[in-house]
Amino acid sequence: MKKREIYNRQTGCSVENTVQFISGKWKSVIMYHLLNNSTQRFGQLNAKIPSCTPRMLARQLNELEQDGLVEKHVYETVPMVTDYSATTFGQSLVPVITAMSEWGDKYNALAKAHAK
Amino acid sequence: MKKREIYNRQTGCSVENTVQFISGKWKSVIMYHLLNNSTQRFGQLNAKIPSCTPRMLARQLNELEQDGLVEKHVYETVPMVTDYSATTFGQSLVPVITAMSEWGDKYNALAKAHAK
DNA sequence: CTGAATCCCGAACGATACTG
DNA sequence: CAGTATCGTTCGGGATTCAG
Repeated sequence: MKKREIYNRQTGCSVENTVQFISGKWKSVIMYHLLNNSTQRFGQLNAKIPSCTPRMLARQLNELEQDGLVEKHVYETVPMVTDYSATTFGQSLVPVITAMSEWGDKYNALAKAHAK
Repeated sequence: MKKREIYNRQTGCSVENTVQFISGKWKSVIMYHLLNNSTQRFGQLNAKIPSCTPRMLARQLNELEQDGLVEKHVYETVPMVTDYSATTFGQSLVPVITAMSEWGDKYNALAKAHAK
């Protein structure tokens, strides 16, 4: 998988830089699961993100890999096994993903309280 | 501006919940500027996000308002003046936006170091 | 099991021009 | 100043099928 050049994407806005790497409907969710579980197989990720189709999972994983956030290890066994894990660069996103997760939790609590 | 129902969007995934609110190419950037400068006029925001067209800025602001993250105050003077500010709900995003901003800063430093 | 290939659609985005 | 109207384009994402 050819890597994208990731060092020429400054936008002059720090937030906008970050958006470029984690935009996409599933990227931050994928990173969340990878950062919380070290190594994950394709099927494991798929099971944890059921509303993401295998096609989309593969595509977003490819982009994350091209951006240097994720590493892929293929074992040419039968049946094939593939491991995904966050790179060091990817792990630097921990504060971002954590903040997003915590906000989503608070939102859940809010919504629940509002429902009853 | 009619509000969207924001309390029925739980997805079972905390990160995914958050993504729903700040997805969109400019929303997190807009929130960044609103959270750092309290009240901002349309033109001020536009000046700070030059690569966002007025049309897109208006649309994303509308969505943020419908989602309860942003408040809009219109002064029917001539010429017209409009103030935007983050609601309390919107301010709860501070940790998320801050984390994104800090990551973007680090990325900038990395990219700069890589360039030379 | 993993994930590429093809096809398709709607949403998101952008440029330009225009208005109260 | 603060947007809207219109139009066109691009891109993300889904369904299905197929392959190593």
